Amino acid sequence: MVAQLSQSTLLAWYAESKRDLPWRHTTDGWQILLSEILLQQTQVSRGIGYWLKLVERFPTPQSMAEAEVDEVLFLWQGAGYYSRARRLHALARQVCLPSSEGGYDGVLPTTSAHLLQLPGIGPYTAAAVASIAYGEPVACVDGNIRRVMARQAKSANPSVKEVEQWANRNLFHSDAGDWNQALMELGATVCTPKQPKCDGCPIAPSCSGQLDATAYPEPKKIKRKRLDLMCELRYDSSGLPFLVQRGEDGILAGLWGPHMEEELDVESLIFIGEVKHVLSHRDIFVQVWLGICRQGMDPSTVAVSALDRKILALGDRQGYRS
DNA sequence: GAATCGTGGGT
DNA sequence: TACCCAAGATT
Repeated sequence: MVAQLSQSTLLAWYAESKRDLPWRHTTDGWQILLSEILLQQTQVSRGIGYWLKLVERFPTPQSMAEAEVDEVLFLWQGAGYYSRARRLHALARQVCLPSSEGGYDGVLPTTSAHLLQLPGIGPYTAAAVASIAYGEPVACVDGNIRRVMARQAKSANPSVKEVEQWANRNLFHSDAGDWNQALMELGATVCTPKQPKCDGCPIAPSCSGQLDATAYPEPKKIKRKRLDLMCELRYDSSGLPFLVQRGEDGILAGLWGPHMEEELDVESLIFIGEVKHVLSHRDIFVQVWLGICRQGMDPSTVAVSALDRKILALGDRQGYRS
């Protein structure tokens, strides 16, 4: 028989051991929301630099609402999952509408129920922001907490509902923000997917799964599909590449890059190599064909994806440019 | 429930 | 053409 999860032990551990992250120095709801959007499926270590840039340029919802979405994408380039940036911009614009038009007069709503209605805000982010920034006693569920729960309860494949029930049952109501962060911090630094540090875990006494912790939760295997594309990399006489902006749907939406599609007429083009790029569920192979154009543009002035950076680097590296 | 949507670091 | 993973949202 295992003990009941000790809230005080975990909270004390968190107070002592939490990482010094920049967004932990603010109580501003908008800035905390920025961090939570950035951290969706993104490791903390990679989110920090983006957060610092975003907060400096967009310290308030108004500052982002007044900007173009392209500028948000520009600061977001390299962070991935670019729909986050476009929805964040839409969120800022909606928040800044007058309340008579369904907005919030420029002030972020403070309840999870209202936050949930905004673009790009799902169950996790609504609960995280509401609890951390506004103290609402609501449990959030992320991958860390799911893993902690799976091990505590020795459950191989807990459903979202089961994790939510566990999180709500164990919620520390009088400081839900710290409680939620403590669980996530534990999952990120102690109850890790591989080589968990059970010896130093503050809630090991209530854990049913520590003898074979890595068996919980059961890893889900992803099979990536292969996608073959052709790209025409055209340079003008001054060495600038021709770039187009992708549409609102599909891969790398809203970002700029050389024209690319599955089939291309390569008449008068020269094959210079293949670029591989891996997305979460797709292996992309791009044949790159060289050509000329009348007027290119400077890639450093627009949002360019990592895939397109590889393609542009291939052109540069092979000395075809300029 | 399952598929879609990025990226780079760790192993 | 290595594989796993990360403070998820949307359809």
